[in-house]
Amino acid sequence: MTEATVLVVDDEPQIVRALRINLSARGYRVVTAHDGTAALRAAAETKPDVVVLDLGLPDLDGNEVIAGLRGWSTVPIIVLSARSDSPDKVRALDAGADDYVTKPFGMDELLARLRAAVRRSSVSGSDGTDAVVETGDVSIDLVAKKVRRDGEEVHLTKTEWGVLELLVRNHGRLVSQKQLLREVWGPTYENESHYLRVYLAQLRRKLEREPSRPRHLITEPGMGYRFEL
Amino acid sequence: MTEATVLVVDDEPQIVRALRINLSARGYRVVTAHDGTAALRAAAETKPDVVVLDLGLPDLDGNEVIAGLRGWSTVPIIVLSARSDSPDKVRALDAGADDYVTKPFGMDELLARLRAAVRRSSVSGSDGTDAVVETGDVSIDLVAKKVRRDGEEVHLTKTEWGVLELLVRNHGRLVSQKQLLREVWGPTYENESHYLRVYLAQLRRKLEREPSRPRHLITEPGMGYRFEL
DNA sequence: ACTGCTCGTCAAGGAGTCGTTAAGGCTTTT
DNA sequence: AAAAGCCTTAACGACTCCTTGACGAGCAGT
Repeated sequence: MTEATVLVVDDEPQIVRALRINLSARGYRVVTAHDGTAALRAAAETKPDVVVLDLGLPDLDGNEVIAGLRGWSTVPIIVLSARSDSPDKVRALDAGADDYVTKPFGMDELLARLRAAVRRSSVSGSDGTDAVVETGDVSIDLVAKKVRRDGEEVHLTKTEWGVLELLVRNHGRLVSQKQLLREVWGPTYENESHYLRVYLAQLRRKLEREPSRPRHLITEPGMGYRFEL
Repeated sequence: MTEATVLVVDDEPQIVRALRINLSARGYRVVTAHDGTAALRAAAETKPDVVVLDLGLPDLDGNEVIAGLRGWSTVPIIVLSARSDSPDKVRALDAGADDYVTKPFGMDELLARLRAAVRRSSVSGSDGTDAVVETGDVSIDLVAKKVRRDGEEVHLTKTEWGVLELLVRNHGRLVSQKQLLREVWGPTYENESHYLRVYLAQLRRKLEREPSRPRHLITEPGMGYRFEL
């Protein structure tokens, strides 16, 4: 991240001025707007990395501005407000705001929250979970809940599928016995590790070429199991 | 997102209880920890979607817990604290926290901030690859529980992994023998320092280029061990 | 140089965990 | 009502890994 752009939306000039000074001193590029419509326009034009938004705007309600932004952008929004009421905070946060700071605020705190917001959004991520997982000889469709081995469809029972699904959704990762038992059988079965042995054996018999020397459904003794592609 | 998991870290039972009740009533899965070390372990095991963390913990400073989590995870962290000082907030947020709520807090507000945090992370969230600790020749994936040396996967046993994990989570810092024994083997093994010699030797044989002249798994005579990057 | 301590290394035994199979009994389907 | 399918449970052999003891090296103090 080179230089983050902050869009400041407030109708009180002295607040805008204070923020502009402090933010540019910290190396942020600062864009300002005095009302809601101008804010939405400015956001579309400048694509800010974070928005600081006062709720008390002359033309639009603050939550409308949030909704207007959220319609097309996931930019972090930090709400400023004179009102510290809980209902107000809840509404703003549920409308899509990321943080809520009550006026009067400490500049240090606002800057820290700003840093936190920018840091978060700069961690980009693509969706890692694919609908269908392939391993060369086995294919698992997580949505249709169908499993094929060498092209032929394999029938799995509910429990078998529960185990396999959890392992495949975490393929490559180790899944602890406790987690498997908790998620598939329920919290009261956390110690019934015997079930896992039975069901892993069944899954291996159905999916592995050599069930006695599994390539996908791997046991990590004492810890859990993992699905390898 | 089907059912979000929340890790609640607080040493005050009534707060943990209140949160557990309110959160599970809203359909969250709730996992709790009453101190920092338990929190770090629980986070590794259950991979929560969001962490609610009290700063006043008995064993570790809250910011250390944040740092310990941020070493390998990008899970949203909401900090709870009795102190409303600005410096405290700034420190926590800069350490990697995502939000800061002052006690006493309104449950509505906390829930709203929680929703905001989960919403955010489910958008930018899991990119499939985990945070990995790298040293040039060794790479350690703390989530998948996988270790590679020069690209080749190395198999570790449960106990070997327990020792390595604790050292890597505190990389750069000295970990005392007692702490290692307590966390990996249990409180009654605090004086069985022999185990450490055996297991450190095994780990070095598996991970170090020259096991007799280790570069990562360093012995601090009379005190403990340290993992150097 | 000798003694006492801590650390590193190796190997063997034994405890605990895992894989496998099959049968009983419950639920659901036909 | 019968049949099929599935979960649970038990038993046993096989295997992995934890534990344990013995021995040598390095180091500090006497």
